[in-house]
Amino acid sequence: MSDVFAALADETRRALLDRLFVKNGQSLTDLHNGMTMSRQAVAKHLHILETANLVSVHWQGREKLHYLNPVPLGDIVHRWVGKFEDARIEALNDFKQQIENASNPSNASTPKEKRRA
Amino acid sequence: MSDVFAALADETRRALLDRLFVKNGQSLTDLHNGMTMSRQAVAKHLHILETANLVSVHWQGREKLHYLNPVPLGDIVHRWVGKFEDARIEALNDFKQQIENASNPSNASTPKEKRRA
DNA sequence: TTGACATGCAACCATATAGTTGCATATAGA
DNA sequence: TCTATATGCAACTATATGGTTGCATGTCAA
Repeated sequence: MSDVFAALADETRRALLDRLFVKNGQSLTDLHNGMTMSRQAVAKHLHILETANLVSVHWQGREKLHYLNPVPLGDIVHRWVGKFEDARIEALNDFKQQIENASNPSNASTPKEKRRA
Repeated sequence: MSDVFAALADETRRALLDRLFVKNGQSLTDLHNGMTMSRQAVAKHLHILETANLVSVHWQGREKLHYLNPVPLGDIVHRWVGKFEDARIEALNDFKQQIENASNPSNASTPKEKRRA
């Protein structure tokens, strides 16, 4: 379900989605074209995207065409992020308040040593 | 920048964000409380969330309080996903069309052998 | 000042992940 | 039918990642 985030965590996979965004319905060879890594590596990434339901495939003869699956990208991500999003403005206020409340006597924001990094 | 997705990829980290959503401004000890893993493990996860700018911290004496940082969660994720989102309905139509176009003569959706998995 | 509490740093371990290479299989076309 | 093309499967490797433990440091409160 929510390995959507794991699928999106990789730069190569995001790049693949980008390429499909530009031109939908590409084969593995198409998508591999121009990439530095091996065809197999690309295939693995595509499998991960497929498993995460971000990409749908359709065989056409010996070619496996890849399509952006627009549903889960919006649904899952938005559903999860939206929850936080809802409280966004509110949180911004709370945030400011709490920081200010927390800063009582002296300097409460920087510890003595070692804890600055 | 976009290691936000990597940060969100881990279940434990999403759980930590959930806990901060319920009660903002918790210390490491607070957040570790009830978890099965070690305090250090939790601390590492919090560092990752901090680095990804999903959580802001504020020292108060010997306690390091953690706050949901509402900005990047909305911004980065939405910005990236939104791009695909914009073309969502359109893509749904394209998707259907392309699938149908692709299905020309016989059955173009299932290869002979071995390629079903 | 002294002990308890809250956190950080560092070394270490096991497994997951991203990548490679080699070979097998299926389709298209001459 | 034979060859080139498109993909899949499997074994293997290196590094990233999530987790542990031990110890050091800083702060609070008696």
